[in-house]
Amino acid sequence: MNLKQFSKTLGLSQTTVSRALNGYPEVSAATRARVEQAAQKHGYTPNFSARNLATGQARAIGHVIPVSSQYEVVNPVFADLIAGASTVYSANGYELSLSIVENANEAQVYRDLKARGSVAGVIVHAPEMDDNRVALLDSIQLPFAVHGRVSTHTKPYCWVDMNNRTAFQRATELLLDLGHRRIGLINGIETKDFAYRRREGYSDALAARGLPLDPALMRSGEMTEEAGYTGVIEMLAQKNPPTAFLISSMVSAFGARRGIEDSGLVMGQDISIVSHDDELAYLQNSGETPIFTSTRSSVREAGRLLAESLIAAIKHPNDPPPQVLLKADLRLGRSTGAAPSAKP
Amino acid sequence: MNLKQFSKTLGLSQTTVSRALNGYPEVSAATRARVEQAAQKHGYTPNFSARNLATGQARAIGHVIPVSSQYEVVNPVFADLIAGASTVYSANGYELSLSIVENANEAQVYRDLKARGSVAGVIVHAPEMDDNRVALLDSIQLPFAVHGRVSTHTKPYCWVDMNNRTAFQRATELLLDLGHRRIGLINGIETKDFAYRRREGYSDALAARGLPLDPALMRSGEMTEEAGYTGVIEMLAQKNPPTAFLISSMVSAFGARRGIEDSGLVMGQDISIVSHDDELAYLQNSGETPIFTSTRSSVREAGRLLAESLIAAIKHPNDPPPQVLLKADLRLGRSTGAAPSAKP
DNA sequence: GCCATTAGTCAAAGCGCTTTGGAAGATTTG
DNA sequence: CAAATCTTCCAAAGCGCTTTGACTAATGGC
Repeated sequence: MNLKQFSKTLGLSQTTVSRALNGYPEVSAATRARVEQAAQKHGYTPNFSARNLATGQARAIGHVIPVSSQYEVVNPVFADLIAGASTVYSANGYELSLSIVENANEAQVYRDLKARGSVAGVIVHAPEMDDNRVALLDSIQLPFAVHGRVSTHTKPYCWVDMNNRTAFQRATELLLDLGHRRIGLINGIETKDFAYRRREGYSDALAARGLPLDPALMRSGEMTEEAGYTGVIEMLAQKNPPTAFLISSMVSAFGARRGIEDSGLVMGQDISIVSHDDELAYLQNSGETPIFTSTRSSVREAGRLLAESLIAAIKHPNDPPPQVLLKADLRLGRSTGAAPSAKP
Repeated sequence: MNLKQFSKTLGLSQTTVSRALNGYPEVSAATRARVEQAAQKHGYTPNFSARNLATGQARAIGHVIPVSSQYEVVNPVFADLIAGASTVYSANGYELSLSIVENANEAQVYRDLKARGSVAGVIVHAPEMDDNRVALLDSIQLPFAVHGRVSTHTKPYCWVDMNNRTAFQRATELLLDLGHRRIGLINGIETKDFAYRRREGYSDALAARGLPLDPALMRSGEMTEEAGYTGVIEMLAQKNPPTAFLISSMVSAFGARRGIEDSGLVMGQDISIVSHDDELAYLQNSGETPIFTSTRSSVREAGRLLAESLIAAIKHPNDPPPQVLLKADLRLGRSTGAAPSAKP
């Protein structure tokens, strides 16, 4: 069923039907109702390719997910982020086009998306500190929204981020207040902007108390369960081991917990942990008292906001780009306690 | 840059350029090389919407991911599956269109995708035992490939699945051989085909040894970390607790491990665990000796095979539909040992 | 040397939609 | 009551591509 046939059924012209369906004012309320009902009944839906071609703009948003060839890990937060964004897209009649791309080829993918006209805009995932994608997208005039920020980019652009730095600063302060003096950091890949900011928060908090930054207490890498485990095992094996850990992801936090237990220690007693919690649905850190003390910020919510921001930016290209800063909660759980040496 | 301009640059007609780029034989090798080079140089890429409209077929595959409104969990295996499929799509010039949909609306989404012509085919995720989507897709003639099977569907259709039943049967037998007599099953939602089959494998193995099926030892639900934890805690609190668990997902297995430790027991000694392992990149069950004894089957590989199968089915609609059965490995790790009672 | 064949190229139609520029009918206005 | 203004609808152009059918030039067979 195409427009031609469908409008013939109704005894109307294609123009009128198209306008009725797309909410143009030049059509009477009665006609519109009739058209909409008939569309429902006959299951008429405009062909997307034809519409995109005619309007010159695809009703689709691209998510370009980078995968480092080195790690081959698809970060599990993407799934939740996309789930959040997806609800907004379908509410606004957009489709979601996903590309999983090796870091190296990313620039080309953006260019292709633009040239093929298959998306109206893109979400930029996991930006680097000095990400050149933002500049690229600006120059090829493909609307975008960044999940996170790019510290080195000065011109205003659309982003949704959490307060990574402040959240980790507060988390570190909490551990310091509990008497911990040697705090291990198990962080994401620190060329990524979020991880860089988190480390800044951590080191700022230490510096504010006059404590030195010890490279032996800092790990950076893909946030797997294994990374949390080995990070803990290795640091605890040092001569002057940490009494607490700050961890960038719940997945790794579960690994850290395993490491602590394998070391014959008790979490929240011998060793404290504060983790960041993206509120992934299958890795809930809940219960009356959560397992982990955590900085909390829903990545699904971030997805929703990103989608809304990008759609707004597409609709109103001349408005200043939307920017949203989410504030992570610091929630106490069972994984933190006074430092052993500070106890009576 | 569109085809008209581009072909003018070359002094050729649109026809010839189009044919050169799409590998038609009616064009000389010299001309083809010249066209391809120029396309590269000028960054010409055909507009997807126009191409799709002209061919009447979108170069895109739809992934429709169901989210139960009850649980709101996006299963983390989707991310890895899609990562696998994605490589095949880009190699074949397909885009990937993702829809996350509440179970209830799924049928409508398929109809819409067909009507809008925005995909050439779809991947069906997480099929139910008596899934009616397969029949629907057959009837609206939208090519598809199912990740898993639909036990109640008799006509041949395209699928990629692992041997859920046999794998879980073997896993149960292993535990039985180790002397375990009471084995808890922490399974996915058992209206889903994969979970149903796994339970069949479990109960078959018990029945073969003349052991009864105890409903008190069986849990079914979304495979979260929490589900593994509570499953273990609750079952261990029973008067006649199990000495081993069979678990449908690594995520839950990590939760189960936490439950065992919180109960003051030692995994692999007091309590054995066999888990299914989808080989998710961030939840590696590796090391010289893996943490968990597991049935192993890469979901990323399944994604690759699904994509290939679907593309084949689209290209050759009259061939018998591809069907692939993956055999899960049974890998010994540190989580299994002889049943306590069986020890000297 | 002439006709049949093949290789290489082209002009134009058509995919299904949106949108421009009018036109016809209904309504108001002076 | 004719002119002006809405309101409501329409015919046709155009979006950028693929593909059909035709045409020209080169090749081969006799």
